[in-house]
Amino acid sequence: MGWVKVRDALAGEVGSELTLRGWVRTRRDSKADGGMSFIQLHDGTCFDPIQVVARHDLPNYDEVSRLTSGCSIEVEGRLVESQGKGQAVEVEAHAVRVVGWVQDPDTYPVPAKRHTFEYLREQAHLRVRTNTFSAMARVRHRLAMAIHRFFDERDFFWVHTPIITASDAEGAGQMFRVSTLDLLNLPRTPEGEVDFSQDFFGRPAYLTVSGQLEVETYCCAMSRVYTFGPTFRAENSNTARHLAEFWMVEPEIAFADLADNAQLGEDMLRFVLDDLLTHRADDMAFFDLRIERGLIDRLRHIIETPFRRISYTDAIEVLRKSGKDFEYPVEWGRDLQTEHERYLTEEHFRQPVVVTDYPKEIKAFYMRLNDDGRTVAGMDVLVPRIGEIIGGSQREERLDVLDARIREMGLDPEGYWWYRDLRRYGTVPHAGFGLGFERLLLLATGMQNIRDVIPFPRAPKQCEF
RNA sequence: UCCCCGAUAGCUCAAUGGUAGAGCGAGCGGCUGUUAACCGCUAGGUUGCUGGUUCGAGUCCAGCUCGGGGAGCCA
Repeated sequence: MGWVKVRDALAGEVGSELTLRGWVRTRRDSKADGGMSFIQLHDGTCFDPIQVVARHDLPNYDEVSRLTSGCSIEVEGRLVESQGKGQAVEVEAHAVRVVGWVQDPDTYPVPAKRHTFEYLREQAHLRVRTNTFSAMARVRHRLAMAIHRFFDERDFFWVHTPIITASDAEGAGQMFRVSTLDLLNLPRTPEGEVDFSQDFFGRPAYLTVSGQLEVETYCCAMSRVYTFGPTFRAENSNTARHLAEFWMVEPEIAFADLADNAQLGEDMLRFVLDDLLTHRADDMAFFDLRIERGLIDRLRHIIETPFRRISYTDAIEVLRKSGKDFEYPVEWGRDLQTEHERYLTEEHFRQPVVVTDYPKEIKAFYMRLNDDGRTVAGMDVLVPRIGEIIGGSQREERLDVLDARIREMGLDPEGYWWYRDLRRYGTVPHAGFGLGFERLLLLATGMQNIRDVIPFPRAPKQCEF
């Protein structure tokens, strides 16, 4: 007899014999009919546990009556219509085998009771046994698969860009160093500097902060590509929206401009959120009920309403005319602050907003210079509550303009020789963006802290698991 | 990194500078086709760490560690 998943058992044929394996969520006893226990069993395959009815005449009923939250068991039984309320079907057990006991129920870290997310972060190895985190695991998987499906259906190729990079000036933040040198006995050059020629790669190396530069090379041959992998930032950020290790989705499209790019980002968000609501309705109902009331309606609104497009220059005007007393000044040339983004997307437009064409001084060197000479073809997609969820641009495809921009930023064009080669050999207009996957999960689930949407969060002073 | 708040039972929190408590969870019993069950009983504590003030510190002071909220950096 095969092992049936709880998800399939709940939808199974009444009268069928089956074997279930999983973990006890709760056990309740009744003295009716000589005594019986009701076991809520889950195996992670769906939100709802299945009810197992174990009667007193089971040979090991003394064991069954000692089962506690967290015990692992194997159940053989028959799927029957439930006599009680709360579930359509249940399993009448012929046999219950205890696979693993909980050694000390009194100190089991995640009994079936309310826990704070702060506490569960300290029990990251066990928190996935709770409703919220198992739902999160399924939603995270579904969204990741939806992203792959979205791109696959549109002839994008998934490119595995490197995790380790030697580019130390991608302009996207502080980097983690990768080295095999002995920190207690560093080799030195005659000048007293660290001699990286003796390091593993013969030069300084780091964990990637973005796969963009590498994926552009594939874009300029494969036309439509994307990366989806881990990304690392060594900033000392202590917020509910930042991680030191997070996952980023970075599509790159050839023969495309900023408008194509914005449309791609909008289409992708709409596709994956719709897919999620359709295929993980059970988990999303939970998030809607217990995490953020009205979540599903808000996601539907995002799916059904075209995103607003506004230039940075116009956005500045909106902010100036808002009458709001912002903590940070609103002035053309300054980057939008969190309070500005929130006003635009939560109060003024009340929907996702694509802000485009930023002053060149506040954006990266690779963004395409607009004809006005003072703005670049960059874009940020802002969403309520989260802020920036996507950042992207049309890339500068003109070699002379690119070189000038690199020098303006105080960087050395030689360090980008292979990136510049793309502009020397058959250059094309192209564009792309980066989507913070965990920020998408915040949006999709209503969770407040980004450390609760990734299995094992890495943040300053947080690397226990 | 900056500002604010916090750390007491397995968890969530009380406790005027003077005998450390409750709810939940756990264990035992009662009741019940149970399902946020309900009723009774029981166990459970080096009050984050180090030092200081005091006759006396969970409580006041200083430093440190860790956590939370906000901001910056950024996805």
